[in-house]
Amino acid sequence: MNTPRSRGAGLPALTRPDGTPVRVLVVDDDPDLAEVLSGALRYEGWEVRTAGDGASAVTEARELMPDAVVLDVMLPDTDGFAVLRTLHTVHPEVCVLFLTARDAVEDRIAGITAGGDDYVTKPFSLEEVVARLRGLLRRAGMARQLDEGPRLTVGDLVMDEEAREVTRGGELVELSPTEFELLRFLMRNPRRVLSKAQILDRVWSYDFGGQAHVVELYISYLRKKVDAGREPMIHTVRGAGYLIKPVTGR
Amino acid sequence: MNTPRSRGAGLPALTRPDGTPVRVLVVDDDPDLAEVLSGALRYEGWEVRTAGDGASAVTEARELMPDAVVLDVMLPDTDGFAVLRTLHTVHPEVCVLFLTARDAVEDRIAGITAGGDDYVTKPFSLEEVVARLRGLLRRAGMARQLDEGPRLTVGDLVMDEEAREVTRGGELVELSPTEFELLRFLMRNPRRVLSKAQILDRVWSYDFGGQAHVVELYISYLRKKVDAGREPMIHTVRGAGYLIKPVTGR
DNA sequence: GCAACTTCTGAGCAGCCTCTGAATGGGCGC
DNA sequence: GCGCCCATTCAGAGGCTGCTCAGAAGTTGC
Repeated sequence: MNTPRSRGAGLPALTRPDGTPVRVLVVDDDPDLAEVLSGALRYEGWEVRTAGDGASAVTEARELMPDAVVLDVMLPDTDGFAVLRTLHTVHPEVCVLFLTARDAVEDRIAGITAGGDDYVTKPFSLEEVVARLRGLLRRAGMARQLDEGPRLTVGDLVMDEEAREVTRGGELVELSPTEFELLRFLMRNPRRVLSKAQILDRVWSYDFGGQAHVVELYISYLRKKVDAGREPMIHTVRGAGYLIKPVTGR
Repeated sequence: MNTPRSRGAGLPALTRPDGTPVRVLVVDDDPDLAEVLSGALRYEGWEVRTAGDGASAVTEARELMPDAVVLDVMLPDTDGFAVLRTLHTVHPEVCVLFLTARDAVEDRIAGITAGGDDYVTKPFSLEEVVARLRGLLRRAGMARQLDEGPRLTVGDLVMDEEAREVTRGGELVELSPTEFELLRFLMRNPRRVLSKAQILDRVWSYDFGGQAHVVELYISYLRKKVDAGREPMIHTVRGAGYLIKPVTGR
């Protein structure tokens, strides 16, 4: 057991082809945000370092040789695109996930992402960042995970993350974006109670100021679509949270 | 027998990978609370130090290199989040359990717990703090305990802490939150008499002003659900307290 | 610029959980 | 065997949690 930190979630960790943990560099000038992000990525079992500006990002990248970089477009010294160019000359294999404000230059981003990279607009949810990063790494051939791929299965409930498609017992279940992310989080942690606070932290954007009440509401939406008329898979644990498990499961 | 203090509980201690005791730093400006907490953690067989403010917390952490930190969000000099960031830069592997007032939760805790970290709202029970801390350490790869994981077993009674599920002889036993915590405390100390005062101190919140009578009441609830119609596992020791043991036991 | 959808707030309701008080039962010392 | 005290159980009040509905505001796509 030489992994620095075993994975919290139920699924096996996504690791590099040689079995060592995925290495990620987080570049953002907001230390709080960088902290939260690196926490979430470490929780995935990945090795994480952070940088607060473009210059130290390049330095760190040279040393760490990361598999992926989470890169804020707006940096105090340069912009993310310049950093990207430098990174690619140093280490052409690296994947990049851009963080950008919603109304920022979408077209330039679009041009960049043609090369296999991806982006997420602020404010984002951690679930989204992690999922995108997993997608990038998987596509980059980093898919030495023990589970079979971009498909999540709990009982007869199946989620295809890439196609954003969910079926239960073969029947298509149509979900809104938030419903989808909530279900993904539940399905990535089957048979484990998740508190409303945990769900809120993970599925809702980090700047969401609302109450845990929304979680109850969305659980109720999910139940109507996922459990509708069937044996329920989503269970309430009073005073603790929610969990999902296969119907046959015990 | 070179452990600094022999363990109170019946289970083998959760130790570090090299066999030395887990090291925990407790940071709270209320000395009484810090004392109670560190007592409970020492009872687990862990090495504990305390700090009363952010500055000394950082100093202590540098010296002790703790595996986990129990950290009050409200500190006299800074808030816990600033301390967290400093801690993580000094010692990225450290787990943090936040202590926070109930109504302060929503605003700023959000996001922080996204990683491996967790929090507990005041007023809490010691059993809850210890359980959360054990969960954190286990997930952080500190799981060099002799028992197999997040499953507690006494005879045919099995408790899955992650799923918050209890079965007896394979049959599901549904418990309320307090019942669950009481049973967990009993099961973590099998074949050992626990006094009502001990139980009260451990399972109920530290600000509970009520009488020991509630313990009797909840034992009676538990018996109805756990022992119902079966050979009893929960026993009364008149004048001393209660204990749980396997039916075949002895 | 309109329509459909999505997200979130607030309020009401139902059921559960917790604790108090009191009555009953049972063990142990004397 | 008697009485006392400890333990058990019942019944019920009150508070709290979680679920649902309805509607407002914002967003997206056409």
